Amino acid sequence: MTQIKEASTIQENKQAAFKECPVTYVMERIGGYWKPIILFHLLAGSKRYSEIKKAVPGITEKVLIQHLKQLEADNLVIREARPVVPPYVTYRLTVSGMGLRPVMYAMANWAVEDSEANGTPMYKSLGNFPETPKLAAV
Amino acid sequence: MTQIKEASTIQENKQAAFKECPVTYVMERIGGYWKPIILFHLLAGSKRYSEIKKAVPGITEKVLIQHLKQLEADNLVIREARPVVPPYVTYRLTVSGMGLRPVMYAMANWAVEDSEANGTPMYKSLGNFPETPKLAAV
DNA sequence: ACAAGTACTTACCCTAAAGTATGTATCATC
DNA sequence: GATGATACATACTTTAGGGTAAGTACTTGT
Repeated sequence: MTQIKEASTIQENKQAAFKECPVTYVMERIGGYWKPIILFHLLAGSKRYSEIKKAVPGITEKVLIQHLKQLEADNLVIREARPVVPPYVTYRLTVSGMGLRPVMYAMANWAVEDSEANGTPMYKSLGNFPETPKLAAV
Repeated sequence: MTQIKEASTIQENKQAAFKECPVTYVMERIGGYWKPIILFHLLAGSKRYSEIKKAVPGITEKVLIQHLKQLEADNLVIREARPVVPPYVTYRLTVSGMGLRPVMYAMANWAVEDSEANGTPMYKSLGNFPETPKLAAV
């Protein structure tokens, strides 16, 4: 176990929260701005690096690979590289990553409803939502 | 919400993504580490400031009120203050905030399953998942 | 010969977010 | 009259994340 200094009560508390709050668990793995967006675009299936880059406008290459590597290290995506030139690298979700589909779907769903409720509907439907979502009982 | 400079093309792209990707929409409102955790703890119903502070260990007071104010400004929580001494302030979810319940639930669900799949089960069940409080019309 | 495409890498900078610490108003009680 | 509780506020510092720009390796196309 990691040793913790007496003075750092916050880190201790964070540890406790991590063990008790499932949402904290999630945030530790897909927290931040970009990761959910990247994962969302991978729901449709494996994509080349360049495809992801196009699908996620606004992200810089540095930040993109940075997160892709992190997601790979966290066992959420799998990187597959064909030893060809020019490089052909694809990324796809692991089983664990696939498990996030309901999360993404719930998010997308809320975005539609909430933007409508705000009087500024931005997304007509979820017709273009990647593939069949398994609806978990809520 | 956010002010945008002309010259930055990435910001333009971010705008485009905002209009096309529902997950981006969500991230703009509850992105970051703390907000989902705070919202999760408010699912159970209205809580006093001090209660939230206890429920979300690891967060500093500064960051907590900062996010609470932001969430209030984004119409996700409602602040109610009784003019008494000592102060009695409660926070509760708006209808919009309540709409995030499926998102939270999906997250919590994934945390349980994923931690089990990892061989390090951290949360036995979702028995303690915040029940639906009386739905207040807002 | 040289540009173009692919999937990165590296170096440097800058800002926004978060952490630390202390202060404030009001009243109750000890 | 000092202390504690509550719900913040404010100043200051640090850190992590993100942005800009340029480079790399290797081959195909012109």
